[in-house]
Amino acid sequence: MRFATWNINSLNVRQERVEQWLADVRPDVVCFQETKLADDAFPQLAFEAMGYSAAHHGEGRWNGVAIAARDGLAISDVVTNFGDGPVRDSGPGGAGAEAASEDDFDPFDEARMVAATVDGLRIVSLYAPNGRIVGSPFYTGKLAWFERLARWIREDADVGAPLVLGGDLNVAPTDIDVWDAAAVHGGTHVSEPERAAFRALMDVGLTDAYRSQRSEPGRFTWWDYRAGMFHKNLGMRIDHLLVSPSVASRVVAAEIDREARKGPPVPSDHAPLVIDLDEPGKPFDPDWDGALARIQARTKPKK
DNA sequence: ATGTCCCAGTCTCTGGGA
Repeated sequence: MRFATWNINSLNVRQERVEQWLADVRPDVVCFQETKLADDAFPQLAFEAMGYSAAHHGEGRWNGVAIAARDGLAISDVVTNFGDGPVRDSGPGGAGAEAASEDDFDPFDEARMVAATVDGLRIVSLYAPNGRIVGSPFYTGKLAWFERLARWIREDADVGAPLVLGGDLNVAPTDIDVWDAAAVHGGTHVSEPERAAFRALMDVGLTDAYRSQRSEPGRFTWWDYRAGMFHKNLGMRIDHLLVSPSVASRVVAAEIDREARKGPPVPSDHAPLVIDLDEPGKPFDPDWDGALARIQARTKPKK
């Protein structure tokens, strides 16, 4: 079984690219972030045409998360925003457009979390707040969002059952997950409180699936659009697939599809992260396995 | 290191966010 997470930085702009990638890699379940769509604008029909159903949670201009599952894998029990109620609409007439001011920033008024059960597995798609500047209200809100996530896992999820969290967590867990620890020192994504918030997710029983398979430094999921950062492989590993023990023991491969960060056409600033689970007793599927081989062939380490 | 990209509104440019 194949899982992926991908911050696509606008589904409107990236639709064709997402379709091509899904056709090539054929993940069973994908978590998307930054769809930047309202729910009624989500292209359900386009996903159906690709052989996927989807649960989307969006507010309009910003954020937006989704879970897509291959046909045959039923999606049920959808929960949004940690079950704490609706978020504000950032579209015309919505209040979310003003949420950028420091005074009323509230990460729980934004579409950053959707969970669903897919074929007996609990899946969560997450888009953590950026934080902007260490010590700012946006940073404080980011830490509060992580506390809410950890509490939701403890109280409302079952770590004793199959559970997969995929998302842009906007945290690089250790110094080997950034291109230059000195260059990013003092910024968000690498501060000790943010890293402690990430480790707290390990403390509630989750495993960083990529790191469990791959130990090398310098493998990133995000590179700034500016200044040729991607070309120079100056990035961070901030997108993650976190899994409960019964899933962790079945992970057999993990890869970042760096090729998907290349243009043209204009790519997202994030690359997809993919993991494969062993499935005892299931017939070997050469096409499916070939897709992983293609990802690995085109994902040469750079630096 | 702030060089790009995306979105909505003020709408062929601007400002905010990442």
